[in-house]
Amino acid sequence: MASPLSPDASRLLRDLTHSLPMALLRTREAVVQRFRRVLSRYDLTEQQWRVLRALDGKGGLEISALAEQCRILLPSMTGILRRMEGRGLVWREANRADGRSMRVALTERAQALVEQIKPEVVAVYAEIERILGQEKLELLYTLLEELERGLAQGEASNP
Amino acid sequence: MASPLSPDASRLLRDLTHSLPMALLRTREAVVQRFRRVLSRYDLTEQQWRVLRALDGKGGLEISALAEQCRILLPSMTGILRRMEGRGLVWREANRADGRSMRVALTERAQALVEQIKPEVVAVYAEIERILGQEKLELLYTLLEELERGLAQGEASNP
DNA sequence: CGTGGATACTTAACATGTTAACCATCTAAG
DNA sequence: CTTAGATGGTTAACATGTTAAGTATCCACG
Repeated sequence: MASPLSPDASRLLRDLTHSLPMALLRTREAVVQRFRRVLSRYDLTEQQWRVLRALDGKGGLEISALAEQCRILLPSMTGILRRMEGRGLVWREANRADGRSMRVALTERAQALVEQIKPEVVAVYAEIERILGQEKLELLYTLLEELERGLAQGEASNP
Repeated sequence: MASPLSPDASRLLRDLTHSLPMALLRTREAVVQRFRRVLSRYDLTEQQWRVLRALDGKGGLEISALAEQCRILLPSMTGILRRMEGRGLVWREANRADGRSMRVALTERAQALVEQIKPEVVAVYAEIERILGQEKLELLYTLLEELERGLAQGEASNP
């Protein structure tokens, strides 16, 4: 029945616990949990913080651009912005030049909130750097981005 | 108003696009998308595939153990197993020794399905290894696991 | 000027993530 | 024995992820 995989295939198909998607998930989970500890005290989700960070310092962004930077799909972004607007964290205005698009920007209250939270987030980053060391951390960033670019590359050929 | 961050803090607080959670998310997104292409043809989500992989080759697992290995929280696992049971992929039996716990196992149909899908998944892993190279890939695994362990470590002190 | 195809969202429907509360055991301590 | 707390799962409520469909513009071309 189950024809066994070749030795090479067995090597590639790691134990679930050590598969690449799982490794990325587990590490991200561990990292994000540290940030969540901070953000939950401000009733913010990780995604809402991404939106705050992306808009911080900018006059405003089109929703598509914001969604792309935050890596949040547009349908999710619709709900996130609706809730954040309800809390007075963002506001939007129609783009006069293009009736389809919207610009979103932080309210003053949100800007103040970002400034308040930033130092706590920085502290988390400092802890992470302390754990892994600056050099290894940079290496990790490099590998992650190289793999991401490589995968995006082969994207065009297998649509 | 916004007191500027120290130079060190500015270094730690990277541009959102290059922050660690984002880098992990983006890379994982790119990786998982490749697997999803395969799995969607079998009407499987990434999480359902994790359950299949975790149960594959084992006689059965308690739901808690399964959830931990898959890194899926118990409330999510409840729904996932309900749907998979409805499709005849898993079955469960009460644990005679402990009336609280349940054991889940793959049906024969699910085992056959796993064997059918494995080669396609292996092909994705091969592509990933081709992109990054075996050496860098191993290095990436090492760094991810080291960071995860380091973060789990400091967990006990900051509960 | 009109029309077909792109573009920027939004809605809808379903699956999962996240937290808190709940329920039925089980376990240990009195 | 029994009762308080721990454990294994589920339910509930809400936020987000994922895919497909819908809506209102915009744009290029005839």
